[in-house]
Amino acid sequence: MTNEGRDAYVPAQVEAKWQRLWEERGTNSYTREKLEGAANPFFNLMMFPYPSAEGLHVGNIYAFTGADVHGRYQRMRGHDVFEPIGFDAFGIHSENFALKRGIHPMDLIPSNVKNFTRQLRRTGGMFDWRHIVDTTDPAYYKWTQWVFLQLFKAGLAERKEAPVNWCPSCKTVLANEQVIGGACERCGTPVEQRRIAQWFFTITRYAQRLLDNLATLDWSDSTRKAQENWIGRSEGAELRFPVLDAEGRETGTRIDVFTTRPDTIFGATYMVLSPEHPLVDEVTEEGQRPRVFAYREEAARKDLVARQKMDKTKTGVFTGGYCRNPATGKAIPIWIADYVLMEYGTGAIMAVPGHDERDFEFATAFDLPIVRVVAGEGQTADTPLSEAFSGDGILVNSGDFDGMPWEEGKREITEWLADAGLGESRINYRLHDWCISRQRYWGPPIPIIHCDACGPVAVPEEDLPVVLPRVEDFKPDDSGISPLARVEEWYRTTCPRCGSGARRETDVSDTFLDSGWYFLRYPSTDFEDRAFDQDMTSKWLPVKTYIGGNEHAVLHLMYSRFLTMVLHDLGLLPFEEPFTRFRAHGLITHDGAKMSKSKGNVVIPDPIIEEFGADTFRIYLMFLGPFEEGGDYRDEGIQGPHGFLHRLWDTVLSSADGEPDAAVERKIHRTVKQVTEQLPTLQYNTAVAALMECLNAVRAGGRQAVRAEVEPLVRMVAPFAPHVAEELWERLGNEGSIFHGAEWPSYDEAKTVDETVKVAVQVNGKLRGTVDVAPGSEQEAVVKLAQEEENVARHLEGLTVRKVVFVKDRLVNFVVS
RNA sequence: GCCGGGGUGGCGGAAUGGUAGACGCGGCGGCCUCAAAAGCCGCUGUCCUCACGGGCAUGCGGGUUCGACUCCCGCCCCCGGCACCA
Repeated sequence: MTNEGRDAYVPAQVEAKWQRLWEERGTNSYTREKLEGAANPFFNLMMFPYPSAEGLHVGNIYAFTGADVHGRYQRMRGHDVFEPIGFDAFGIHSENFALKRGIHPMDLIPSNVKNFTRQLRRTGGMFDWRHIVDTTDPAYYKWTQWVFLQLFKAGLAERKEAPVNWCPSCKTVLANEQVIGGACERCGTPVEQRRIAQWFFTITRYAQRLLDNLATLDWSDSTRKAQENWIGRSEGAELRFPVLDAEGRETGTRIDVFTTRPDTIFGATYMVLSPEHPLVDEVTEEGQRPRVFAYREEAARKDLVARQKMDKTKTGVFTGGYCRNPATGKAIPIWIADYVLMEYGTGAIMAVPGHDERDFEFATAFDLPIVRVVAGEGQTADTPLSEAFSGDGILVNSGDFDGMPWEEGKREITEWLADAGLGESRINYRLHDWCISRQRYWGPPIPIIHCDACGPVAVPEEDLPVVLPRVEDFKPDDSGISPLARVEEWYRTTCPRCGSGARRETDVSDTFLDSGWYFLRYPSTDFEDRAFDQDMTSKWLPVKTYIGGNEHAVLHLMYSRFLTMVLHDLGLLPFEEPFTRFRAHGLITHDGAKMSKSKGNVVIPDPIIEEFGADTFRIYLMFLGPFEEGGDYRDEGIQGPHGFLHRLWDTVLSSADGEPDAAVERKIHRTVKQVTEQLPTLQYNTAVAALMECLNAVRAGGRQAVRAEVEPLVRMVAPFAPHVAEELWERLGNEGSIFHGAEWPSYDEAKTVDETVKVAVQVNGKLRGTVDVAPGSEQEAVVKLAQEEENVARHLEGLTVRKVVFVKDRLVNFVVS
């Protein structure tokens, strides 16, 4: 095939042309009227990027392309697809980077955003640039502050003192997930613990609903499971142990413990308090004080994560105090140990060394009594314990409950103790309240005013936004106090309630709050006087498809669900789950390894797009592996999709009028069927392969294609390679954009079937030949043909056919002996 | 330790229990071209055989089945997440 008389495919030209035309014609953007009037709305959301200075990386583009292919496909099916994009630009990463560079974030972020925008446009996503969101724009964070106020007014924002991870080098509070092995994830400095008063959203009140609703969501299983585990519901009982004085009399104080095994209470031979437990002082006997306090101080020096991750060897100190086991009536010693966490349950446990691995280890180390209270099969009350036994069994050494299966004992013992006023059944969650305070500069100020007379008072909504002042020296210092606390002219204000002198809250809020509601803002960015418009919101939300990384499977998605639920309960949203369908994309590796700067294997997209074009790059990314699993980026691999588009270009431009070849036509119908089935389920790699196969069939033997053969191909390629599809569509004589209407091709089921099918012929399960038959041929005819096949006949010679297995259109298997 | 996802040619990866390796990369040979870019044709799991054909092959070991990459049981390894959660 020659190129004579036709211009060659030059991706840069084609792509520049169509990006310009989309822009001019407003192909991908909605006016407010169009948003309001959309007949068939489809909100196609992808996780918005964090605009770092390095620019978009391949991982971003991979995710966005996968989402964009989906959006474009839905559009070609006739949906009004709204595909917005934005920038999640507040937060510690930007701030630290700005500090390192010596550029103010208010200068740095806009230039990053500009660069991201350029790159995003270049990749050919159908983003609606009229509806972008930038979390650092006062016009946006005004409403982030408004969201905070709605929770505050609903009593869901609480100020409480809490231990936090403190990085003495970054001079900042770290989230647990930012602490790796006891050290700051960014600088490696060992992390300490501090106590600071902070704002929390009481997400734990929603734990059960967040858990229950999971069943109703069309989400990746792995994501749902991650959420379930994070919520961590466990059923058990809260039991009360009376504290005893030196003479063995009850002091009136009781220690609450949470346990999932109330059935083992007869085996509780000691009690352990977390070092931070408020009753430590009270129960500690005079002579033990120095040791107990020393231990407590040591524990406080460790960060929260180290506390949990530390060595398996148990440490602890006896307080000298005792409490009464309410089941046995016996006095048991009270210890403190750092393996008991203040954050979980009640911060105190009844230790049952016979049936809990950790307690067993502790009891062994400190020579505390170990009693068996559950006997498994073949065991008795006296079978010695060489390790904690947590299996199934019946209760022993448990007074009246002896002989009872442990599951039943759980209920019975809880009931018994409840009747005695010593406990009740309880459900506990691992989920913690959401700490939204950040003692940093680069975030939206929390809209609260502290008044000596009135306490914390909400900033009146008409005074929003509380603008983050431009402060040249925003570096955090050792005080642990927010940088805004140094800006007196900013924080000095008057109380909105009583008018006396007051101070602004100087903490800013967590970036997860910015991203916890951004999807609500997108359709309503045309409204300046409300966070989200009621009509617009009920028209476009909840989000139809949300695509993003599994690294946000827990926090971002959980917080978004929580905020949506709260806003629903406040009567502000008609739905309580924001994302109908969520799919997590996989991870892109490079030469078999995760990309990282230290390995030097990071793929920079710009030069690739420059050399091969965005269309080729998009197809390659979608082709290199299953979208939900990721794949390996190999530099040479891009040649395949590159050649594919060149061949498509040549084939389309050299196509002639005429009737399609029958066999080719069938191939096309089969391809339309396959691709139509696979695009909605994100099986992009196999869909692309099918398109390649189809083009190969159209071109087989160097034949000239006819237009009816290439046209469906151009349409099917469009979601993957939108620019070249537009160009070819135009050159085929069509007016306007290929994405303008419902241009997705349809197929005829009857034409997906070939004239003949190859049937495999096996002898004893081994392939010995194939025969061509008409589809749907019956057993008798096929078997006859099969027996005549030369090679098959040889393998059957002299043998008795005992059985014939026949699968229509697939195979014949002769079972012989 | 727990939860999730994986292990298939030189490589990325395909395969409703029914011809394992689609599609693509890379490699080898050839064509077109002054040349390059793009393109075209053929071969390419492995071993035996000049060939026809045959043996062996989907992490390892068993099992179910006429037939297993696919289902069941028991292991090993890799990736991601969580981790003293009482």
